[in-house]
This record gives sequence, structure tokens and C-alpha cells, in this order.
Amino acid sequence: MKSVTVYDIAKEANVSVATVSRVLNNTAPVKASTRERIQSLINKYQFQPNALARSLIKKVTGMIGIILPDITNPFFPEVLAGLEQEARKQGYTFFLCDTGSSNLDIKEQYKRETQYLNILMEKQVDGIIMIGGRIDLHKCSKEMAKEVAEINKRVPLVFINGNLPGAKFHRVVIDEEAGGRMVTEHLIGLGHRDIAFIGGYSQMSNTVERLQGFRMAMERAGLPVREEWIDHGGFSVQRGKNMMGRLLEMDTVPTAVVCANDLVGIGAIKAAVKSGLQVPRDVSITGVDGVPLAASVIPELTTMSLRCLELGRAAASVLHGLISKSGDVQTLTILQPELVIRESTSVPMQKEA
Amino acid sequence: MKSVTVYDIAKEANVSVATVSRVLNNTAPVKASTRERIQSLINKYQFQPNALARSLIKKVTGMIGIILPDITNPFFPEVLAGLEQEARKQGYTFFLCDTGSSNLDIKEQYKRETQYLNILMEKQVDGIIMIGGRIDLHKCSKEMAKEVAEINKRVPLVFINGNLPGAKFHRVVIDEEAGGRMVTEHLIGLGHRDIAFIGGYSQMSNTVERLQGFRMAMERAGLPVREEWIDHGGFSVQRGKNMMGRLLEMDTVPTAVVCANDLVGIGAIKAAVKSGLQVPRDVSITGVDGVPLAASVIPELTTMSLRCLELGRAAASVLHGLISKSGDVQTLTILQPELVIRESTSVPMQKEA
DNA sequence: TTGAAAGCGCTAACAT
DNA sequence: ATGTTAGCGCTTTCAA
Repeated sequence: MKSVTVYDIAKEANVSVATVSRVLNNTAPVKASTRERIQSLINKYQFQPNALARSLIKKVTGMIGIILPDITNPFFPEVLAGLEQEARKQGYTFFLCDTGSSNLDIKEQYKRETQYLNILMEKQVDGIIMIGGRIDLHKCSKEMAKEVAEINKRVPLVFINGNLPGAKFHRVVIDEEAGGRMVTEHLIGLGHRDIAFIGGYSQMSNTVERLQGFRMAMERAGLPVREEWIDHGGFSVQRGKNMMGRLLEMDTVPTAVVCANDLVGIGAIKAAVKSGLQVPRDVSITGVDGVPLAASVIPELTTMSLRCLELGRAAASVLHGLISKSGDVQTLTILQPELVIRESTSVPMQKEA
Repeated sequence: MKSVTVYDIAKEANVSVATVSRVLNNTAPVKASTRERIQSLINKYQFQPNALARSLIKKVTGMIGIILPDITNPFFPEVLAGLEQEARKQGYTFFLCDTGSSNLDIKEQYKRETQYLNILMEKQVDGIIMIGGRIDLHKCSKEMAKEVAEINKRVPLVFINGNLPGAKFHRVVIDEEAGGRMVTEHLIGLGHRDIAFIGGYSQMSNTVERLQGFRMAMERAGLPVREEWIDHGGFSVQRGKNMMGRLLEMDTVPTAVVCANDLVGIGAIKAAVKSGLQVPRDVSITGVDGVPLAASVIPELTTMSLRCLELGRAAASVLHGLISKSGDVQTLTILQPELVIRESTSVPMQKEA
């Protein structure tokens, strides 16, 4: 299984390795006849230069690492697709590091992030993108933040939708608060006054911010926020079902429910339907994320599009800027979410009596 | 930005690089005091050995490449998760190569497969996993097949759910035909006689096989297959909608529809509901894949689970066997799909008249 | 227990 | 236009 090297090619072509390298990289003129001779040998042996050796000397690998919590959550593949689209143009290849939050206790997840961060460093990636995990924590521990800050000094790093204290990171984020606010305003505009907010985790900044937006919209409209209608308990369909179920058992129920993400929104719809309610006739429900899935349910979910693809593309482009030191890279890129009105929201039913 | 190397550590510790390497790899006894001295330097500088240099000499990279057509299709992340779970145990890292079929013409996609195949070879991955793309073709061109066969000679390669002529590849597959058969039998068992099959592509082997299973079940039950009720036109929700819409405009409509995958199934449900039908009361609908999404729609989709996670895990384990030459690797691993009965199927309505 | 030295496969001066 | 040679950062004989 001896693989062929530039030396083999050089010998058979009666040239030096330097010349072979030259035709490989087009880095200096080579006589046409020589070049052809070499090229045909390359084809003959299907020679592929060893990227390890090349990178070792060039100090560039063309690899970027992406660390995310759960590839199974449709939000991430969507972002990933955007990342890929942009990064491929620049010739990068991806290391996918899934810390597998879905079936892990949280500490284990952060440990994996650390592991992957180290592995990526060792593999000499040109840059790293982080999304989810510890950077989504509303209050991240000093040590965990420090680890990342340390990495940030050594290699280009960009966050998607998150942040960490103790250093200025390059970030591409969606305006979460605006998202929470806009979707709530949509509901208020429809005539709703009794609105709940469910889903997410109170220790995560996206949840905090979306809720913040929700409160702001309510306040501006002069509507009271009923704290018993605010429930954090996760981001999955199942959790959404549970939370909505709980809501529906209360003495007074809201006419509209803002869900922290699309999955919860879908769960909420399922719970509502199961309770014999019609959506949106009896209760309006909204999500946040804008994953394709949200358009696949019945009724189609009104949601805030977090513009996943663009998020991914923007992050890739910022990272590329950092890697290629093109000077003009923004530290903070903020994208505005977009309200997508579909079928799960409508005017509230007339209050009886 | 000079990164520290074994030489730096060695010098400061007054030892040779060989000794540093020894403590790094635990490859030979080192005096405790020396080891400590070195270790503390490693910590002090947060030294991380350069994996490129290491791999260059060891000829093992711990990297495996996975080539897939569209990370955005929920089937693939699911498989990927299984792959990760298993491969991580073995210490592998992933190159994700998305050929991005979703927004590409088909030739472009195959070109990307070729590109990625080459890149992966250059990066010296320890192994490659292919899923989707050309290996799903019912009849793949000689040249495209040859390319892959060539790769197969040089590096461990395993296919998930696919095959190619001209060589014996290591494969982990689901029994597609059984899937088509079982889901159809379920419908027949319920009392359906007028059953359609929609979705997929006639040039793809998974579609051909699922349809084959469908026909077999029908035949065994002595039921006629109406060719006008067989429609291939894709794997997406939108396509499912279209195909179902067409079906519903026919003079006679089926009482049950077998869809080639879950996405099409969901589209079919949407089209049916839009036409004022109730699922499953008026028409039963089934999918194939068993992605979580299928349990999120209303009504929840009856489907054949392709056991994505296990598929991924099995593939990873076969690949690991190949890489570590543990001798006992099966060339062909067949998994049986599993019928998951949910809410989208029921006994047919009584024929009027 | 430790060191010296020879590479792994490639690129990049520096010569010619 | 082409060859020589010195590394890139590490592991691994072979000696000591």
C-alpha cells in the first residue's frame, strides 16, 4: 500500500521534486514538455499530494471546525448549510463536532466542547465556529469562558448567536429580543391580550432575550404579563406538548401562546389539538426559528425566521475575513429576524360574556 | 504567533525532544521527576502537539470523511448522529462533506462528490463513508462507479444504503424492499384495496426497491396495481403535496397512499387536508424513514423506521473494523426496517354504493 | 532512562 | 527553467 510521492513522480520523470511541486502548485514556470511529462505521470498513478505534509509547511490547512450541540435539531443543519455554501467557495473543508447534547447531561456536553476545542487546535484548523452550548449560557462560568478566550487568542473564532464574558469575540447574531418583540406585537395586533410564553431555558440567553422582547411588547401595549403563563422547560416537541398541556389546565387560559422555538410551537399545537381545541381558532400559537419543518405542520406555524442560512453564510464570511486577515472584519454582525405569518395565528375568539 | 513545539519544551526542560515525545505518548518509561518537569512546561505553555506532523509520520489521522447529499434533509442528521456516537468512542473526528443536492443540478452534485472524494484522500482520512448521491442510483455510469472503486482500493470505504457496480463494496443497508412490502401489508391488513404509491425517483434504487416491495405485497394479496396511481417526483414535502394533489384530481382515488419517504408523506397529508379530506378517515397515508419529524405532524405519520441511528452506528463500526483490520468485518450488513403505526392510517371508509 | 539522528511528504529559498 | 537543500513538527529506531 505504498502511496506514491513527489519523489516517485520526480524520479520517473527525470526531474527534481521541486519541479514536480511547481507543476502541482503552478508556482513557477515549467517547460511545457516537462510539465506534460509530469502531468501524465500524475494521472498515471492518480497521484494526490499529501495535504498533511503540505499543510505542515504552509501553515494553512483549509480546514475549519464547527462545534454545535445537536445536529439532530433542525436548526443546526440549516445553519450548517449556509456555512457550507459560503465556506466551500473559499475552499474550506469542515470538521463537524457534535457535542451531542440531546442525550447527555449538560456537564458532559461542556466537557466535550472542551475536548473538541483541543482536538481542533491540534489538527491545526484555520478557524473555528461555535454555535450553541456554553456560549448560549446567560451566565457562563469563568473557567469555561476562559478556555474559549484562550482559544480565541490562538486561532480565528466566531460565535453564532451567543457570547461569553471576559473577551471580545467575533460574533454573528440574530436580534433575539426583536424576535420576541415582533412576534408578540403580531399577536397583539391581531387583538390578543392574554398571551403566554413557553419554552426555552431560563439560563440561556436566547430564552432570556426572547422573553425580554415579549415583555417589552406587552408593556408597550399596556398589557399585563401573567407570570404563571411563563414557563421554561426546554426546546423539544415533547417539552412543548407538556408545557402547553399544563397551560391548558389552568383556570384561565391564554388566547395566544408565544413559543420559544418552532419545535415547542409544534408541540404546543399538538397539545392544543389533543385537548380538542382548534388552532388558530381557539388559540393562536407562534414559534421562533423558521425551520422548514415549521411550514410542514398543520396548521403551518407562524414564526420568526432566524434566517439560519444567512447566519451561517455571514459567519463563514466573517471567519474567512479573520483567517485571511482582510482587515475589514466586523466584530459584531447583527441580523434582524423576520416575521413569517402562516396559519397558526388569527384574531382571538370573542370573549364569551 | 509562534506556536510552541516539542523543541521549545525540550530546551526549557533540558531534555531531548525524544523524551518530550515519550511523555506525550507514554511510549517509554521516563523518570518521574523528568516527566513532571516536562508536564508542567506543557501546562504552562498549553502546548498542543501538532497533529499534522504526528499524522505525517504515523500514517494515521483519526479523521474520517462522510459524504452526503443534503444535511438539510432530516434523514441525514439522524444517521450522522449514529455515526458520531459510535465513531467518537473510537476517537475519530469527522469531515462533513455536503454535496448540497438540494439546490443543485444533479451533475453538479456528482462533480462535488468527486471533488470531495479527492480532497478526503489528500487529507489522508482513515476512512470514508458515503450515503446518498451516486450510490443511490439504480444505474450509475461506469465512470462514476469506477472513480469510487478506485478510492475503495486506497482507503477503507463504506456505503450506507447504496451500492455501485464493478466492485464489492462494504455496505450497511436497510432492507428497502421489505420496507415497501411491510408498510403495504399493513394497509392491506387494514382492509385497503385501492392503494397508490407516490414519491421518490425512478432512477434511484431505494425507490425502485420500495416500489418493488409495494408491488409484491399487492400481488400476494391478489390486488391489482393501478399504474396511474404510481407517481415518482421527488422526496420533499412540496413534491409530496403536488403528487397527492394530482392523485386527488383523478376520477377514482385510492383509499390509501404509500409515500416513498416521510417528507412526501407529510406533503400528502397537507394536500389531503387542503382538499377537505380527513386523514386517516378519508385516506390513509404512510411514510418511510421514521424521522422524528414524522411524529410531529398532525396526524402523526405511520411510517417505516429505517433505523437511522443504528444505520449510522453500524456503518461506523464496520468502518472502524476496516481501518483497524480487525479481520471480522462483514461486507454486507442488512438491517430490517420497522413498522411504526401511528395515526395516519386506519381502516378504509365503507365504499359508498 | 535518555539522546542523536533519520525521516514522514512536501514547499521554498537559493543556486545554477 | 530546473536542481539542491533545508526545514515544517513530530515519532522512532539505534546507541549510549
